[in-house]
Parts: sequence; structure tokens; C-alpha cells
Amino acid sequence: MKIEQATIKDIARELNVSSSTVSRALKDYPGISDETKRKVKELAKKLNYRPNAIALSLRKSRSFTIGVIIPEVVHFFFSTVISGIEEVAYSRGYNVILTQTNEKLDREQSSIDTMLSNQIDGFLVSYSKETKDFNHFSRLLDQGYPIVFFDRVPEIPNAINVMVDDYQGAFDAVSHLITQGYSRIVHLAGPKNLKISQERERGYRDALKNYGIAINEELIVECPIGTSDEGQKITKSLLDNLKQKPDAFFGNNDMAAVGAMLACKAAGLRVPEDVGIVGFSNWQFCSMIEPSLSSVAQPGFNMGAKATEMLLDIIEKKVNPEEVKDALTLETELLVRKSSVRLRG
Amino acid sequence: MKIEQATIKDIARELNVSSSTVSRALKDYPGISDETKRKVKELAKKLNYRPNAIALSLRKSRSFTIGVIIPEVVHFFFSTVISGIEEVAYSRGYNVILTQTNEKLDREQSSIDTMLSNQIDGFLVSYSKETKDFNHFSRLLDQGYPIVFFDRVPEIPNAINVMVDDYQGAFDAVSHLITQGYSRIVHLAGPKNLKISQERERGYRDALKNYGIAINEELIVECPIGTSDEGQKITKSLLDNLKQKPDAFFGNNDMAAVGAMLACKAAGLRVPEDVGIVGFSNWQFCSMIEPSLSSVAQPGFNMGAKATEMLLDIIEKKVNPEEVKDALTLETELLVRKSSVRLRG
DNA sequence: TTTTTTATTGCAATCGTTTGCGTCAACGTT
DNA sequence: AACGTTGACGCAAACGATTGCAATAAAAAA
Repeated sequence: MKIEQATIKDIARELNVSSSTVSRALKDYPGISDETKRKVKELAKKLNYRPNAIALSLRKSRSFTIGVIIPEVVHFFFSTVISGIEEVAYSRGYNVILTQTNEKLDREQSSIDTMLSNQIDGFLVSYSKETKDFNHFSRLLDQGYPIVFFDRVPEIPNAINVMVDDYQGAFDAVSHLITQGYSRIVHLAGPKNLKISQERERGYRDALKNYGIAINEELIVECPIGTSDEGQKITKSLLDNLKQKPDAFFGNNDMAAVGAMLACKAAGLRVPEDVGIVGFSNWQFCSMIEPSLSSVAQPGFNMGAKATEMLLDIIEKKVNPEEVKDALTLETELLVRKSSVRLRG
Repeated sequence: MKIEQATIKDIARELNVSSSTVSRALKDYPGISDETKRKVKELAKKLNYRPNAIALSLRKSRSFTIGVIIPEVVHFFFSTVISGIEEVAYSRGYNVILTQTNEKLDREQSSIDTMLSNQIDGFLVSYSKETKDFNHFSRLLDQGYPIVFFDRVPEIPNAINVMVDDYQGAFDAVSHLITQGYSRIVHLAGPKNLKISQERERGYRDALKNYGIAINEELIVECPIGTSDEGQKITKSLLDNLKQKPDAFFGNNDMAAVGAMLACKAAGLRVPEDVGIVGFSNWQFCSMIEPSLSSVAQPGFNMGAKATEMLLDIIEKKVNPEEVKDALTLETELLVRKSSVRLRG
């Protein structure tokens, strides 16, 4: 049988005082004699008293819990973000309740509902690929619920967004490929409705423009799923069908880039001599494959940490959400490895 | 300003009935007139009423929340486990609150404390590498708290454990290497205090014995950290120092195995012709590297799902913890890829 | 018409904690 | 001796929902 936790009432009864006294004694409120405080604390320790956070939540209409909504846990980038969130939340005394949407809108909706029921103090969200309409978030914002979006951020009024500089990251990656002498650069793009995909594509285009290279729309291919299989198939079909063979691939993510690498190898092309490849996200495996994959590192941990700091600051009213800059952009870092270097520095 | 949620009282006041009536009407209790039910439900919908789960928790001493304690989120295997946990918990109407210990015992302790404060209904835990003593868990079990351990499971009375058959997985992997003609097989072992490490080592030893190969203790090396860097360094020093060069590596995990692969390549050895390599866990990158890495697949999602099913069954008293088998072992699957095949099938 | 039944609803306690306000005795001041 | 202070504590309401036990009125039975 489950042994119930000792409560303030138990302590009060045992000591023949009122619960108010016990409560105040435990918190070192003035107006309680040292003698009483001593006795209360002693008994509390002996009974292994633990305040009931649920009762506290009810009283204060605060739960010291934040809700995290992400597309998928099994995703290196998101798992690093979670790690950052967890660290900050823990150190500031908050709990994290987590749900993954599996990229489904209805899961997103219902997760929000149960979190609201659970009186969470704020949301941290990266929305699903299915989400094209943001009314469910706007409504929450209007009602004054603190929300901080990260990575996948919506363009709606009053939203507070933490993201990486996808544009710059892509721009850097493609510029790097160009300076390495690659010029017919394929972009394995992401889903068009995600702002991050748009930004990365924009960075790709601008880098080409910047070096005076004409943009060939045939070289921009959407990879909606984002697996290495998909990248492999798409790359193969490009290699088979394009008259002008491409000589480099910039992947919207690392999985697609690896797919491209495998397809190139299978086609007898050497990486990086014949084909240069750069990915995005810097998954752990980038440095473990042969040749090692250059990639744009996103500061996942940092993003989670920053987003959480910001959310908690808003919750604790340390900052006014109206006054906070509506977007915080974190720097990416291009990690140049073997897959994209054919000139000696 | 945050707009407060409508409560039962709000509905009651508006309709000039008591809160009891509203409560019963909402739940279709008998003894409430259809007319009243209609009006209550209508207004509830209009006010966007959402039951306050906190109040409910307080009343019922149940929170419909389970606590998950894991070493690290950023770990492919654990993230798949989380995914499985999340799925089952969600579908059965439970919330998941998550903490990572970062392999620290004190984090483990304090996570348990805050979870207890939050009246969670049960624990799902995979303990930290620092944990050598299980009193904090035994105490909880004695008090009747439902706990299900997964992957890293303790050997304490009454514990309910879900694990993979590490022994068999290791046995299969090493047997496979032997039948491929490798015989001087190194085992890059895990931390000695983890049962999973012990089991994998036992599988390694028994496989060798089974084929009549003498066990050379020099070939069993502990890799306490478990990164690819560590694996690489250790492998290099083995290659440099052993008189009898090893011809295969069985890694306690994939990272160590990849490290071994890189070190071998760096030493001019060919994989799999000169050296065979098998890892453990089947991380995503296994199929993306060259040569692709053979590995023992652990059913992470399934493990998370099973453990959660079991925990919720206990919580909901669908099963009696005394009667449940104290251990559930899931099958592993050896995925043979290029890194360990030098004989044609 | 009186009594019994039935349908519908309200009261109040409960879960554990906090907190504004009141109480009461002991003490100090003039 | 009468008064004001002060120190130490208790009462009771509140947070939101549930639920056993009345309570009330209307309908049915006698």
C-alpha cells in the first residue's frame, strides 16, 4: 500500500498547534517563537515532510511547470534543444512537461489543451509541419499566456521567437562551396511552409547572386520528408537526368546531405574531388563518416536554454513581453570538414 | 493580462445553480434534468470551460502524470525510448514530466524529490552512471510508489525491470564475428557498474568459449565515457601496443565502435577485410557511414512503450505489482552490414 | 386528502497550503 | 491602576472540483 506523505496538518496535530503556525514556522516567518520553529522543523524532517506542490499550485494558480511542444524527440537537433530547456528549467526550479506532435496538427492542438488544463505557466513550442494556421497560438497569446517559439517560428503579432540565423548559415555554406570552386550547386530544400526552409533557400540564392552565378531552378529540389533515403533517391534522379551534371550539394539538413553523398559514391563520383557536399544541423554522425561531412552547426542546446530563460523571465515578470525584442537570432557556425574541401587552404 | 479560465463556479453563478449541479451536469450524472444539463453544457462550451487538472489532482491524490528520469536526452537510444513513452502515455491520457540527470547522482536524487512533491503517479527510470547504491529507489518501492526501470536496471527486490537481452545481443554479435573468421576480438566494454555492461561482456565471453577460443583479458578494455573519441584513442593504443594484433572489435556501443573504425582506418587497416567491427544500439548513423556499421539493434521505442504500459497498468491497478514478472526482456536484433562481413554468404 | 415516492438540486466537507485578520496574555509605561 | 505594546498564535477563507447526505417540491399512490 502506498504510504501517504506527511502533511502540514499531521505536523500540526502532533505538536498541538495550528497548520498556520506550522506553515509559518517552516518558512521562517516572523511572529513564531524560535522554540516552536525548532520543534516544527525537527518533526518535519523526521516525518520526511515534503510540501505538496499540487496544493501550492492550486493556491497560487501557478504550477512551476512549463510545457514543451516539439515535432519529434528522436531528432538530434531537437534533443539538444530539450537538453538546453531541461537544464535551465531545472536550475530555476521548474518542471518540464513534454509532448511530441509527430508533426500532426491535431496532436499539437490536444497537447495544448491538456497543458492548459494542467495550469502550466508557459509554453515552449516548435510547431508541426502540418501547421499552416496559427490561430490556436494567437488566441493563447491574446489571453496572455506566455509562449516562446523556437526554431520553427510563426509570423504572427506578439510572438516571441528564438531561432538560428538560417539565412546566414545557408549563405555561408554556399559561399564556402563556391570559393572551393564548385558552381553547379544543388539545393536539397526543406518543406516550403516552414520559415526555416525559406530562409535557407534565400541564403542559397543570395550567395549565388553574390558571386554572380545564375540561379538554375532545376537545381532547387524540395525534400519534404528529410530522410537520407529521400535524399539519396532525389540525388540519383538528378544525376541521371540533368544534362549539366551538378558538382555540389547543399542539404537543408544533414540526412539529405548524407543521402546525396551515398548516391554520389554509388554513381562513382568522388567526394570532395568531384562533388562537394555541405549539410545543415551538424548531427553527431557528421564527423564520423567518410569523408566527414561539412555542416552548419545550429546551437541547439543554447537555443533551448535561451528560449527557456526568456520564457521564465516573462513568466516571472522580470521582463515585459511587450518590451522584449520579438525575435532573438542565434549565430550558426559553418564547420568545414572533408566533404567540401578540394583546395588546400 | 492573463485572462483567467472559467471555472465551475463561474458557470454556476451565471446559471443560478450550485457548483455541484454544474459538476454533475457536465459529467452526465443521473439526477440532473436534461434542461439543466443542456444549459450547463452550452455555457461551458461558450466560456471555453476546461477542468482544472490541478484541483482534480488535489482532490483525487492523483496527477495523471508520470515522471521520467533518464541520464541524457541527447542519446539516440534514449530519445527513441522517450518517444515510446510519450506515445503510450499520451494515448492513455497521462502527462510526462521529464528530467535528465546528466549521469549525476545528486540530480537523480533531487529530480525524485521534486517529482514526489508534484504527486506524480509513478516513475520510469534509467539510473545514472554514478548510481551505485539503490536505497533511494528501494525506499520508494517500499512506500508503494510504482517504479518501472528500463535499460539500466538495478538488482533490488521488487523492482520491475524492462530491458533488452544484452547478453544474447552480445553473444550474437561476437558469434557472427567468429563465423566470419575473426578470432582476436577486442571488446570495448562499458562502465563496470552498469548491469548492461556486465551482460554484454558476459555475452562476449560466452560466445568465445562456445567456439573454443581462449579469452585474453588484454582484449577487454573498459570505455567508461563511451564517446567515439575515447574509442579511437583506446583502439589506437591497442593497435600500437599489443604484440598479437587484434582483428575485430565489438563495441559496447556504436560510438566506441565508430571510434575503433576510424582508428583502424587511420592505421591503414581495411574494414572489413583486415578488421571486423560490430557496434551496439544501432544508431541512425550506422547505415550512413562507409563501410556501414553492423550493430545490435535495441528496440528503444518498444522498450519505452512496454515500460509505460506496465507502469500505467500498475498505477491503474490493472495488475498487481507482486504478481507481475519482475523482469521483461526484449529481443535484440543483430543487423549485419558491411563492417563485419568478409565471407560471402 | 394524506402519505409515499421520485426527480432535481443544494449544502458542506474534503484535498494541502497560504495568509489577512483577530485574539489573548504578558509586559512596559505613565 | 489603567492603558498601550508586543509577541505568539489560531480562525477561517480561499484555490477548483467532487460527492455523500440532506432538502425541497412535485408527482404518484393510498
